[in-house]
Amino acid sequence: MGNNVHYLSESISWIASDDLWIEGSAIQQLHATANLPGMRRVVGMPDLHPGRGYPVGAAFFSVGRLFPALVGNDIGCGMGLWQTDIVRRKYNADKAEKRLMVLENIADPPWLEAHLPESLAQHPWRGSLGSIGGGNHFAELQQVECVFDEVRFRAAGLDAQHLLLLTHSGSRGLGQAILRQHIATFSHDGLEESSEPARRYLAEHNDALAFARLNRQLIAARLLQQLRATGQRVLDVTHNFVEACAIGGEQGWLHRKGATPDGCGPVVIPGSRGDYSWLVQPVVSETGLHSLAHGAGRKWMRGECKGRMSGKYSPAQLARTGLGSRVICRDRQLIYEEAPQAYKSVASVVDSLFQAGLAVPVARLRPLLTLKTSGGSGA
DNA sequence: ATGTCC
Repeated sequence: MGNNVHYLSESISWIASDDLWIEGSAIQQLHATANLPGMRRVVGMPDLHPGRGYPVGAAFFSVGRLFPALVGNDIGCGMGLWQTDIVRRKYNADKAEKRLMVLENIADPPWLEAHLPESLAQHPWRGSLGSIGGGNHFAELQQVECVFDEVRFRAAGLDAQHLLLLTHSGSRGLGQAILRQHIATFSHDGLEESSEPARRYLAEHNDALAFARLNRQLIAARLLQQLRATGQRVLDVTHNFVEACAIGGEQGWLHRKGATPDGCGPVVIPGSRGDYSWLVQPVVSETGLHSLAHGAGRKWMRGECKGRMSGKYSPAQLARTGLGSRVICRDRQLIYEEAPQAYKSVASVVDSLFQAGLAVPVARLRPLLTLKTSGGSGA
């Protein structure tokens, strides 16, 4: 224990093995968040990277105040995993690619009407339910590459003979609207915990968590229907949210921004779209503020990706990965920003967690076909 | 990240 955990001070730490590179500016942002009023501890995950003012891939524990800006705009973003009935040996990549290629970006209104619960039928943001969105969001068919812990694997409801579907998305425009409105009134100062504005933010935040979870469910439903398949959800874990929590004997607020909770059973830590995803069992621990990494973490800033790669790779080349998987992404900018080269090796991230004693491996999942945005401007 | 800044 304590191995791979680096302390900048008593309140600032990050988790990384010796061979895992973490950008200095992300550590600086971690340092800045530690100075927020009431902040007790901040921990960077192995996928820590710079964000807009605050780092991504980190957990923050404060007492007396909570900070909506630390959760960010995509309130409720997370990972959902489905066990499908697609038989691994019968999977036809060409056929699956053809079917997902023609899937619209946004759900068909009549389809939505038939699939939405009554309570959301008139929701102002209902139109984005069932849509993946942009950035690092995706839906991906995977096959089980190897199982390290057969007991936990089966207990999770998983079976290696059928494909899995992983969805990564959030609350779309809803979360952004909630944060924008909050910042317009309260700036970045945070909220006194028992105040009326805090109560209101938490209510809106909780709605966004449910909205995002339903979004992942409807994304999976649309894809499975398009693939003539069915599936069972085996897990759904949020990595952008704030919750009441006791740390070090003190009651306070635990914010997670790109940090996966350790108390929700097994979780998926996805690599880039050309890398494996890992199913891991978290080890409950205050060392990492009850959190794990949520992905591989960016290596390159979005803005520099196209310049670094467009001379070497065409969009068509990036639609095929080193692991032999396929990527559907008709947004020419996004396909460079989300190329595997722009991300760290997921092995270095999960190894950092394993060596720190914060998680144990359950299974490694191989990507087959990733759907990102279908884009607006055509092929 | 985003019914996105025209």
